[in-house]
Amino acid sequence: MELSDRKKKILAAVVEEYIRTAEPVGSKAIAQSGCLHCSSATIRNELAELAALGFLEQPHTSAGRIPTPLGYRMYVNELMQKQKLSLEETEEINRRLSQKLQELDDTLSGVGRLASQLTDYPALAVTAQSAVTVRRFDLIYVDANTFIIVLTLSSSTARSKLVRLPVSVDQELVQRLSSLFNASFTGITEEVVTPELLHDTERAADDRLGLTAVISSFLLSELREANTPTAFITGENRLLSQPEFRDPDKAHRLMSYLAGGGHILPPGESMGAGSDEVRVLIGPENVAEELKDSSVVIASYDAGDHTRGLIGVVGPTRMDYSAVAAKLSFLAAGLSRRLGGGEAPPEGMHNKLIIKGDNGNGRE
Amino acid sequence: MELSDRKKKILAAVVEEYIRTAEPVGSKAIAQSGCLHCSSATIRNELAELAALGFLEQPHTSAGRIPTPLGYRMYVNELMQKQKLSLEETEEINRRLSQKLQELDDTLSGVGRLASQLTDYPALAVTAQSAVTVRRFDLIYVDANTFIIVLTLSSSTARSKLVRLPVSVDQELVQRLSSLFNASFTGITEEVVTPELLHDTERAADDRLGLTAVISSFLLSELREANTPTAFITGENRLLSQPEFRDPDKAHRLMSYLAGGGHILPPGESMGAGSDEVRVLIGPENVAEELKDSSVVIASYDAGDHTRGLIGVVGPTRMDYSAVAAKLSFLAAGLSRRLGGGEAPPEGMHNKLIIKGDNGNGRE
DNA sequence: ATTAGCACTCGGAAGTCGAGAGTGCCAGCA
DNA sequence: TGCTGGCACTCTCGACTTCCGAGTGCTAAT
Repeated sequence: MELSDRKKKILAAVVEEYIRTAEPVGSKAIAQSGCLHCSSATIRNELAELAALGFLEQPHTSAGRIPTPLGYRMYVNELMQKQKLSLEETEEINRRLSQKLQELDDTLSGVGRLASQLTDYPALAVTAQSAVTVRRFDLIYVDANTFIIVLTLSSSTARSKLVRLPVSVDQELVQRLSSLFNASFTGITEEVVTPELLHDTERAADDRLGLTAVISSFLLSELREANTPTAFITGENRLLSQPEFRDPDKAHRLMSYLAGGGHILPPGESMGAGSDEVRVLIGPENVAEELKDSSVVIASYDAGDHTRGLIGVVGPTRMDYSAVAAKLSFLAAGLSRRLGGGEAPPEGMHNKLIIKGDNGNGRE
Repeated sequence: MELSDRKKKILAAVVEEYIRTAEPVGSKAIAQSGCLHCSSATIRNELAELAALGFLEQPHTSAGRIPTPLGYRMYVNELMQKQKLSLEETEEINRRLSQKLQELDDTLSGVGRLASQLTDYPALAVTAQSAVTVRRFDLIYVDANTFIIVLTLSSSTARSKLVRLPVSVDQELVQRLSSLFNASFTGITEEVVTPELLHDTERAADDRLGLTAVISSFLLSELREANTPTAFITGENRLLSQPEFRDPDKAHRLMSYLAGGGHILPPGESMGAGSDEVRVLIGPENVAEELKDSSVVIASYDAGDHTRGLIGVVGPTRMDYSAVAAKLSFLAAGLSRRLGGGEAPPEGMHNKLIIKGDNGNGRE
């Protein structure tokens, strides 16, 4: 079923006006807005039909119309004109992206924060890695009581930990453990690390100090962490400036859900390859009960080494889809460019190339 | 000026009742609560006097009394009986603390999250490190295009980064750079790293690939990060369940302030040595305008190597000071025990001893 | 010094009312 | 046939009023 041209225009007008004002939109307002050349009565008839078709609804008789989720969907799919970011905006984003990646190096949470600032909605950032393995294993001997574990993961991330011991070790032991772990634990996924393997290693190391336990516990936890999709939420407070969340209970419910690491993505969906595609989930399209009257916009980016990351924002269904989609898409593209693959550096700067796991502290 | 014994009891009763119910407390309620053996009229007289002394106030004539900040202060200083945590509670905290430190190893944000969960208030965690220097510098050659930088900081933290290059390097160059940086950059604070020093190093390295720039930029940013007090806020959403933040604007103001990295501590105060002392800042005692009608409870802990960390919660002035103080104090003590100094392991487990900088991702 | 009693105050809930925005529908017009 | 102006109707929202009750302050009695 295809809508008439005028209906489309009217629907778009309603959606945009409602996004702007958060108030039900009346026929008169549309008529006056000018782009349509007909009277309010005509608009009223059209509105009634659009309502009958399920694109609009009235909070009560004799109030203006507001879009239904279906209406938003139609808007997002067909009516919305892709917003182009202004030159200043793109430059601003690029600048801050470079800064974020360069200075703090906390990709995940930092980028989430950036997305939240740009869109003025709460943002979430997720890594969706899988089957990360240890690629390389190093122990650095510091002094008799101290050594450093350096783990190089297949996701091109280095993780390190300084270990201080209550007992003395000699350089030779550290060396031996290092090659032992390199031999046994590289290239295998988390599931393969069985207690038996650990036990064997411990015996092979002839380790009377319990060092293997320390090392393998670090190894395991890092492996587990790298394989677990972790999500950051930032800018929850921005929810409160949305009129639909003036009800503290409602806001609280959603924020708690988000803070609890709510699962956003539809199950099974893992954001296929479609590089910088932006997905929009409107109201009831969300799986989580808590999100049924909110919307989520998600973009995916190439984090390098066959890993894709997710970045998105959460807001009321009355969301500025056009602007948000544009910004997220640009952000994701920028991230892909900076993180993705081992290709040529984007701007000739070496340190733009650096790939590293995040350590998400710091503030904005 | 000393209050009569009965006044103290009445004041304590008002504070505790108000903390419990968030409603103004009337004379009758106190009389009925039993512990005092006198009539409501007597209580009324006493209440009037307490109000005259500035410990209580009435929202309006003919409503019950609520404590003023001064009243809370009196309660915290003299009346509040130090709450002992139950055995279950201490065990619960210990268990989760171990788990946090062991598995995720994200001390800062993880502990903040724990504090927030325990107290049901938003929590903040701050490191207040100073004059961190690089203690040791390692480069690990991985392959022709890849090497790892490992920085050992004086705060007994190892930081690492995997660098991938668009050009080839040989093992010898990496080796040379490593010893060069070890010679020039260890033991010095951030301020001493001048552009000249960097330039000299670059020249000395005979580096035509720009590697020194990559390395020194990482070095600088890590040094800067380690020396900058960073704060995490977690559990902001819990603010919304407090009746005093039912007004979304008020909640929004405070949450934005917190999210913006609001400075909590009174200026000049850097939490002296007093190990596990808990500080309470009530309403107007806070320096920040945004906190003037909220309260903050902070505990400090020994993070090892002459570094102290801070952990605290934020809430309405009507805060359960007793419980919060007890929990934070216990938490701080536990942290000190686990992180502090290089002393004997708390429970004979090696991996409890491990000291490492946080990488604050993960969820609860 | 404490208590019982009483008049008084004031905020908040519930109820009332009018204004205004917006609709649906009808009749006239191109 | 489709558009438009007009008109009666509906329903929400804010302002205003009323009323109830909790809690006080004061006074007189114990």
